[in-house]
This record gives sequence, structure tokens and C-alpha cells, in this order.
Amino acid sequence: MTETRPRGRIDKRHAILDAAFTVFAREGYAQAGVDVIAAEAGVAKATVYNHFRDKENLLRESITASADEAFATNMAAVERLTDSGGDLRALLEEVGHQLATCYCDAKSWALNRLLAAELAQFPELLDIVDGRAATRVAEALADRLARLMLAGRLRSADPRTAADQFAALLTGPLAKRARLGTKPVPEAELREVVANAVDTFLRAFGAG
Amino acid sequence: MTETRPRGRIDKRHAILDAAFTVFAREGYAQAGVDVIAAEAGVAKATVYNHFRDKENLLRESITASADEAFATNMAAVERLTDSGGDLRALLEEVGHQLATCYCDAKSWALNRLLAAELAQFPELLDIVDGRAATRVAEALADRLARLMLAGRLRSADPRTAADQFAALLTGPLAKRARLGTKPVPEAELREVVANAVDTFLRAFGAG
Amino acid sequence: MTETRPRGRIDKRHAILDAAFTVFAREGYAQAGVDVIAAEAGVAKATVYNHFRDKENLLRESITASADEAFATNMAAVERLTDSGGDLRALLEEVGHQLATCYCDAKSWALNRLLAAELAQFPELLDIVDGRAATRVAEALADRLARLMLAGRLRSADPRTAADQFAALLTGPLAKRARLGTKPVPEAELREVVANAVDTFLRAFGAG
Amino acid sequence: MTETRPRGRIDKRHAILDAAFTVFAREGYAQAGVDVIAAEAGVAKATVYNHFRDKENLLRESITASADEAFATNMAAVERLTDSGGDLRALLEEVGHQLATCYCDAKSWALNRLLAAELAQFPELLDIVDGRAATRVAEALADRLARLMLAGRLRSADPRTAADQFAALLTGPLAKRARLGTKPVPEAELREVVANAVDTFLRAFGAG
DNA sequence: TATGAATGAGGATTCATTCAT
DNA sequence: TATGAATGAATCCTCATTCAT
Repeated sequence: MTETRPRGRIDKRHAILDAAFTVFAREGYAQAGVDVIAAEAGVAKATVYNHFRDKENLLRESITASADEAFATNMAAVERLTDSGGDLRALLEEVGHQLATCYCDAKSWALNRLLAAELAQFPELLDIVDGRAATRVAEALADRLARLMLAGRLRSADPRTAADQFAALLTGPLAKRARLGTKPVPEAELREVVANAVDTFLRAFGAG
Repeated sequence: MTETRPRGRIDKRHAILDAAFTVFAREGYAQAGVDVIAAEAGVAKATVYNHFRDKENLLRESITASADEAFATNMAAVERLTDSGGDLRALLEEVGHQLATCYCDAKSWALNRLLAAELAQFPELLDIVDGRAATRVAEALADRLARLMLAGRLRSADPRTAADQFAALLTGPLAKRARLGTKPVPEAELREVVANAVDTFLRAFGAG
Repeated sequence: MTETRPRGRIDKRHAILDAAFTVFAREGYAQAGVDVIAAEAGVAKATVYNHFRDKENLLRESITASADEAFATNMAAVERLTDSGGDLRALLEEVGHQLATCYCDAKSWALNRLLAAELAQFPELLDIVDGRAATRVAEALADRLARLMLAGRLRSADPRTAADQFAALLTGPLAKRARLGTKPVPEAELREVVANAVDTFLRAFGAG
Repeated sequence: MTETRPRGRIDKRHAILDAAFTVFAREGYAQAGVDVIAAEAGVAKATVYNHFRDKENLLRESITASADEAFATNMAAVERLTDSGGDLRALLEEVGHQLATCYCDAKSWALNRLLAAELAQFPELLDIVDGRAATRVAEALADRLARLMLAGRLRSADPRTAADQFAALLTGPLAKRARLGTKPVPEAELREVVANAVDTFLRAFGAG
């Protein structure tokens, strides 16, 4: 009763963004109907237009929100890559596992597919996702690896290359096993992929 | 002049398939207009429907043709991975470069994006591409790596894991630099990616 | 000026129903274009679809409305068949004339032709027209004849048969002279048909 | 082997006409597809166009053939109305029954419905059917009734009116019971309708 | 702001018809 | 003549968007 309206506004905006992402991911931008999104959000079609000028803008905003969300979870994983002097392999596996879990989240796959789908039509979307999530996460990972190199826990090498390859060793095999996200990857497989990635990474970048 | 008509049918079918793939890749399945495809193929819209019952089927067939094409070029690359007793790093770099070139081909990116885009709507497409190209190429690569392991040129390891990781070390960094195929990768960068991939791969899987 | 909007909805619905019946009758269901109907109704094509889900449903509803209309006029005629103790022949001729006028109305012929036309495709249409108009009118006519029999003004006979035959003696010859409704029947001919029908009817069913 | 071709031509023409009438009656002119007709006739679509210039002409010709057929059967019935000095009621019932059987033939209903359906678009069709069947049969019936009047077996009256009413007393009730031809009329009902018609007819037109 | 109604532009698909063999 | 292929026009229906309340 204290905050009926200001809250309601925000809730509606959120509901629409959520619905939009869900529907866009499920049906693709062109196929997705604004009425479907409105229905899924529980509002009238015109309300969607009141909040987000047009369909294209709605896509942009829903992707932006989704990228921000992905950034937060990915960063949480990367930030755990802090040298506490313990077992490096165990640390990498823990971080790798957490990253892999992020990648395998349904919304993450959806974002990637949606991005790939609409990239040709809306190239700015890649800038949004890169600028808000992908590049920043990659840089943060490179930062952490650089510190491990400096600390002598990894051999000296280009940290960006190392970061890209670490990520690639996770996402490549995962994409295959998850059938681009259309199939859940069992925990055991996920751990295997992570273990293989870390093993190769350490053979290539391990100190000494 | 020698082959007026029987050729015509096949030519038309081919022209439509090509046009379809181009337009689907450029605009996405839902956005793509059958009239646009017909125009691009230089036939009447109804002719498209005579050859390919409906739009969905046209997508399936154009993806199938595209997968077959991709399979041929990728296999040509993998088959060069034959131990001639020479420098293994050079051999891997040559094969890696050829594979990387395949991946960076515009049609290859287009196929991947289109696949990602329509996967949610048409899951069978992934089966088509996997069954006709991806899995077969991966297996062939694993086969070649297995023989190198057997010959003692690589350490003993699971060849499928090795193959997946080799591919991942190429595609991951390439996807990033090519912005999922929307930007051409300069030859120098491509060579750098390949060199990095081979370097890491050899550190991880090299013999002795 | 008093009733700006709420009226608008209903007006539009009515306009569409009228236009639909006109166009369906003129061109047949399959040939009729929804755009033509919309234009005739003065609304946008999509508005037709907003009100009546699809073309088939629009046919059903427009036939229903038309049947209701026909029922009203026909019943008004039948209800005048009330024994006021006067000249029976004159009474029958008056009622017959009014019925004949109903039958010869352009909309009535149109309904019959449309019904015949689409019966093979949409058998339910006959149920609609029978249930809403034809059967009810025939029963009402039989009721009135039964009372005349009971009152001794007609000989005792099966009232339904008598009703059917009375109607047949009107519609049969009228259909011929009106060329199934494509030609107007001059008033003189109409009176002649009615007189002949009543004459035969009274010879067959007159009392004593 | 003696007459492969000349026969084949005629057979094909016939097959197409039959198929056309069947399909037109089943689906209506506009809805009927020329390919469907061709398929039903077992020929290629273009062959239909070789024989019958266009769809409209095919309709005209198939209706003409159908009208000729109907004329033959109806005339056979009317011609039995010959005063052999015997029981007039029995004679009328026999002829009435035969006529009723003609009317209740599936092709006859189909012709009537098709005619009603396309009358608005192709008014000449009514002239064809009238000129080739309806009017001629009605005139022949009037002729026979005139002779019965002259012979004193029926009272003197306008023979055309009598003929029209005799027909109407059959077709009216039959149309109702057959649901315009969509439902078969059991033999018992048919006999009842005929008996009622003859009864009324004889009360109205019987001698003395 | 939230909504129900209205719309115009567009898209998949069908079909009568023609052409070349 | 009989056919398979090709086509252009038409048609149903959808959908992003706007307007009036």
C-alpha cells in the first residue's frame, strides 16, 4: 500500500523485459510477436509500446539486461581466481567449473543464440554484449592470469591469449555436448570437460 | 548449347538453394521473404514452391547442401594431417591454418549463425549438420590424432578430447576476432591464432 | 453526437455482416475476397479478422444473421393466418402473398442460393438456417393450419403435409418465374402464382 | 488395338467432363482446382486445357452434359404418363415416383446446387439447363396433362400451371426431407411424398 | 500510464494458365 | 495431342504500430 505505483511501473518494465527475452530466445526476433510478449508479461500490447518505443528497441534493451546479468555471474566466477597459495589445479578447476556452469545456464545459451541469430540484422548487439560482458570478463580473466604469471604460478605468456584459450577449452567442448544449449549437460560430463580443459591449460601454461 | 533443358532443372534447383542460403543467412529464416529468394535465384516465386514444398523445407534443404559443402572443405583439411615424418609443428600449423580458413569462410560463419538462430525452432537442423559435417569431421580429426599418438609423435591421450580441444583452440579465438564472422580476420591475425593454438596443443599433447 | 464510441463497435460489426452477406451472395464464398468485404463495409481488412476470426466463421455468422432476419419477416406473414371468421380464400391469399413477397426478396433468394452453394462444404449451415428459420416457420404454419382444421374451416388432414404443400405451391412456381431470384417477378405474376396456389390448396384442403 | 487413339480421345474428354462435374459439385466452381479435376480424370493438367479452353468453359460444358443426362431420365419418366384407360391415381403415382427418383439422384441434386451456386456469376448456366432440360421437361409434362384434360380424365385447367404445381408438390417436400440432397430419402418417405402429392393433385385437378 | 480497437503493409501459399518438348 | 515445368496474379491471414479513452 505504501508503494503501489512506483513499484508497479518498475515491475511491469521488468516483466516485459523478461518476457521479451524469453520469447525472443524461443522464437527469434522476427518470429516473435509483440502480443505474445505482452501476454507473457501480463500487460496489454500497447503498454509494451509505451515502455519501449518499438520492437527493435525492445530487443536491444532485453539483450542489454541479459548481458548485464551474464556479466555479473561470470565476473563472480572470475574473481574467485585469486592465488591463495594453495593447489593451483584445484583453484582453476573450481573457477572453470563455475564458469562452465555460467555458460551452461539456459539464459546464457539463449543469449548467445539470439546474438548469433540477429547479428546480421543488428550488428550493434554484439557491441552491447561485448562492451557489457564478454570483453570485460575476458579482460578480468586475463588480469587474474597475469597476476598468476607474475607470481610465478604460471609461466610467462601473453595473458590475453591464455585467457582466450582457457575460455575456448571450456566453451568449445561444452557447446558440442550441450548441442548449443538444447540439451542439459550432466554434472559428470561438465566436470570432465573442466578437468580436461584445466589439464591442457596447465600443461601449456603451468610454471616450470 | 549442347545441353539446353535437362540442365535447366538442376540449374534452377541449385540457384534456388544458393539464393535461399544467402538470404536466410543474411536476414534470418522468419525475416527472409520467399519472393526475395526467388528474385535472387532469378525464378518466379511459385517455382520455389514447385521445387521445395514450403519455406521450412527450403531451409532444411539449403542447410543440408551447405553442410555437405562445409564437410568437403573441412575434410580436405583434416586429411592433410598425415605423418610424413617431417616437422610436426609445421604440419599442425598447415592443417590448422587450412581449418581456420574454412572456419573463416563467410558461408561457414553464416551456417553457424543460421544454425544457432533457428535451433530453437527447428532442432533437427543440428542433427543434419552434425550428421553430415561436424561430427564426421571431428571423428576424422580424432582418427588422425590417434595415429600420431600411436606413432609416438604425440603423447597417448584420448583422441576425441584432443581433437575437440584442437578445434576449440582455433574456433574460440577466431570467433572473437571475427566478431562471429561479421568482420574479416586479417591473414596475420589468423596465423597468430593458429600458431598460438598449435603451440598450446603441442605443449599439452606433444610427445616426450 | 450523443453516442460516439460504444455505438461504433456495434455499427462496425453490423456493417461487416451486411457487407459479407452481400459479397458472399454475389460472388460465392470461395470467390469472395475478404478485402472486398472489408472495403464494402468501410473498414480495414484486419478489422474483419478482429471481429470474426476467419473467413469461414464470417460466413457462418453472416448466414446466421440473415436467417434470423428471414425468420422475422416470414413469421410476421404466418402470424396473420388467424381465423377472423371472414373469407378464408381472401385470408389465404393475403398470407400467401406476404409469404411470396418474403420469398421474392433479394436477400431471401441470396440466402437460398448461398446455402445451396456452400452446403457441400459446410453442412452445418443448413442446420443453422433450418433451426433458426425454415423449420420454425414451417411448424408455425402447420400450427395455424391445424387450428383452421380444428375450427372446421379446412378438412382434417396432416397439418405438416398441408403446410409443406402450401409452401411448395408458392416457392416452386416462384423459383421458376424468378429464375432462382435473378429476375424480379412482376406483381401481377406474383398474384397469379398466389391465386393458383391458394386455389389448388383450397380444392385439396377446403372444408366440405 | 483397332481403335486405340480415336477412342482414347473421347474417353479422355469424357473422363475430364465427369471429373469436372464431380469436383465442381463437391467443392464449388471457385474452390475447385483444375489440378484436382485433372488428377481425378487421370490426365495432366495441361490436357484439360487442351480439351476445354479454360475453367469457365469446362464448367459450362460439364453442366451441359449433366443437363442432357438429367433431361433423358426425366423425359423417360414423363413419357410414361400415357392414358391407358386404367387407374389414373396409380398412373400418376408411378410417374411421380419415377420423377421423384430422378430428383433424388445424387447428380441431380448436385446439378441444382451447382446451378444455384454459380448462377450469380454465370447466369447463362440457367439458360443452358432450362433450354436443355427443365423447360422441355415441364412442357412435356404439361403436354401430357393437357391430353388427360382433353380426354376428360382431369378437369379443364391451364396445363402449365398444373404441371408446375405437380412438380412443385414433389420437389418442395423432397428438398426438405433430403436436406437439399445431403441426406438420402428412404424409399418409404419418398412414396409418402409422392402419395401426398398425387392426392392433392387429384383433389385439385381430378375430373368431376 | 494502461488499454482495446483499428489499421496498412507485408508474407506464405495457391492456382489458372502458358510454354516447350 | 499429352505433359512437366514455370509463372504472375491473387488471397488469406498476421503483425507492428497507432489512436482514443
